[in-house]
Amino acid sequence: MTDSFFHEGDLVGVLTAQPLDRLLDYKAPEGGCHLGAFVEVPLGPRKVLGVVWGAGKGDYDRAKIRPVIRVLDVAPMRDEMRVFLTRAAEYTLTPLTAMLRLATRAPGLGEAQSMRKIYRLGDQTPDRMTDAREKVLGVLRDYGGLSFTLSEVAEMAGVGTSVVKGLVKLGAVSEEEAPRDVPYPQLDPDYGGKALSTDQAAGAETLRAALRSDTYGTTLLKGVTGSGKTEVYLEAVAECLRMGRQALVLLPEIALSGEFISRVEARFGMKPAEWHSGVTMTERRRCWRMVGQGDAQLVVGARSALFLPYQNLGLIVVDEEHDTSYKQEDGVLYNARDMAVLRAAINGAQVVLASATPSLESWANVEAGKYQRLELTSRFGAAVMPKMAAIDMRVEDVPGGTWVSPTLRGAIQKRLEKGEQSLIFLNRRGYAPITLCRACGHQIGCDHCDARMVEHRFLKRLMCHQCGETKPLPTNCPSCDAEDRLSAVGPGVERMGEEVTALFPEARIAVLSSDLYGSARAMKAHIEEIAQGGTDIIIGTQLVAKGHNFPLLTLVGVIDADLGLQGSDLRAAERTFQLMRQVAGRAGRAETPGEALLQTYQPEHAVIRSILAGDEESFWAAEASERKAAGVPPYGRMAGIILSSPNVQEVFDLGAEMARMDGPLRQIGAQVFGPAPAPIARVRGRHRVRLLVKAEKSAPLQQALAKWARQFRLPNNLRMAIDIDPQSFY
DNA sequence: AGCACGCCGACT
DNA sequence: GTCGGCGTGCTC
Repeated sequence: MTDSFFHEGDLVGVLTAQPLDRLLDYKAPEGGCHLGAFVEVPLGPRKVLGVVWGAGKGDYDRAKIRPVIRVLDVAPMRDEMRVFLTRAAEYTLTPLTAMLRLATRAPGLGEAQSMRKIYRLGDQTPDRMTDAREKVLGVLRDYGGLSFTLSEVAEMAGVGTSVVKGLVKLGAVSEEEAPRDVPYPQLDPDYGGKALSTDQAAGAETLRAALRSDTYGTTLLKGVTGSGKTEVYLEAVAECLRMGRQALVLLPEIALSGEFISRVEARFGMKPAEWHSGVTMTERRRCWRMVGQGDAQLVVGARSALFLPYQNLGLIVVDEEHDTSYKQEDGVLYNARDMAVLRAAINGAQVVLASATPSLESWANVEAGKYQRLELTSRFGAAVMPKMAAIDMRVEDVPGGTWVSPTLRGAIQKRLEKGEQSLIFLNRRGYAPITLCRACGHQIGCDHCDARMVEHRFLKRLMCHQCGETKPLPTNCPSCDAEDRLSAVGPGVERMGEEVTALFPEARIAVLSSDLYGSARAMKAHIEEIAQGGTDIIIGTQLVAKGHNFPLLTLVGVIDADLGLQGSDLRAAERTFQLMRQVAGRAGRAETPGEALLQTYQPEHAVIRSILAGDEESFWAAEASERKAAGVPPYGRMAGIILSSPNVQEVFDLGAEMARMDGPLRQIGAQVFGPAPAPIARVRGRHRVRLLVKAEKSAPLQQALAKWARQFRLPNNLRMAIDIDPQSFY
């Protein structure tokens, strides 16, 4: 109950963001405090942030209990948020304190609100009027409701700041102190609504109706690239705004946020609040505070935006819901898509999961009747899905050290002649994945990880894609010291650039890879230029598959369609299917029909065949029945346990002990596999061992895992991470 | 997480 | 003899 109040001196239980996984008792401060209040408390010699989580337990030495220092000047945490953090902590087996840390990731929460001076129209009229003064007063009259800083007023009036100051002295302009963090401008749900296709209009109405129900519900919004999903879910956002509730749109990639914010501005007249790692500290603080006091109606952000203190959250949109970057892979291991559903269920809010290629999890939830399904079938305008075909590399004549087949080469040539764009897709950054010594066979690896160093010719260095470490390319083999015998083996996008330049010396060619740009801004500008037609042939990594528009593109050539199918990862098929469909969807967005060609050594592979057939339903159905038979997600539950330590012996010893003492898991019918070296057995000098736990869908997996893990004492320096619903497991 | 306490090696 | 390495333990 939000109205519960603690009087001065009452014992309160405070949750801090410190890694002490329990509540600490304090005495309520002078003036008392409410449940949920953000407070500053003494902890040892320090002062830390905390939240009043309930009454104190009173099981701690009374004499040692200290009082809360003060209640912070921010909106108290709502009941729903406490429930959300608690449930999320239970689900992910994360300490509650770590969840609170996610929810308080804003700078300067503890500080008093920083103030600034603002200027409004005063009540006096100056005795002597001048042109400059008239301009200032005119500006203030025109924007009566708003407040501006000194420099803003001066700039808008086109005068110096001294004029404004003079008017303040005369009382014609008033000067006030106001908090620096100001509300976000009102969004107008009826500002820029576009004409929707019949399909879109029907979809929008379904979502609006769901919003109006004022209850929890999840809708899978499926539509091929170019079908206008964004317009449809923006109508749901509009309805949410009309109802006076807050909305959140999650994007998988910050690089997409700029384009999206422009669309929001076009639709609602103003920019929304933005929350992701690229946002400045001051803006983050403002966002956190304004969301908390209901003065931000729409937040566009990365997964961590789920942990903002919404006052009245009515809608969460998860765009590109299948995207693997929604799964946090370091720190707290959570899947933002699942947490969005949890948060919405607690808040009585709606969720829209948007994707052209939904995850099997969401597909299964639709089948099970848990989610509603909404499908946009037609691509907007005249465009249709591209024609897809395989290029059988077993019969193509491809010289060693090159990767473009004659067939693909011919297709590109045709586009060049017609003045159309081609995209060559290879999901491999750098120049070459392997640097091999021709004298002794040594492959250059990372010193801190069990991974090969990838040559990046653009950077003139070798790079480890695990830890990011780079080193210069040596001239002599580090193993046998042979001189000039090192050679690049295998293709990366940079090397494709070389090959394509040799094949088509006249063409304008651009290589798109995240590491070729100093900043996200520079990359965005370049992508924009390319989309306008500044390039004939684009060579890119999966970066190009994610939502960028290339209207002039009519051909997509996939260099190695088999790449994602290697390894025994459970989701390999699903990922390859999604990636290939997404990449193919880049072609033929405008009026010209597109073509997608997949170079493959196994054209008869079931996944390749279903990609070509474009028969998603049968692909999903086949994939589902295979997973059902194997009892794996989404039809069974899994957890991954990663043990890591600089000491190899210790991780293997503990891993073996854990596998042996599996009583608590056997009690719920779960099985343990492993220990085995993790996919990358050593990262940043830490050895990693992995165990996998598999259980029935209905088994109480978390409780069993917690009980199991409690049995073991971790040696110093050994870390255990439990990953519920891991994305990848070998 | 920080920070203090404390028990062993190499220096003025 | 002390300075300081980081293992261990505590914080309401």
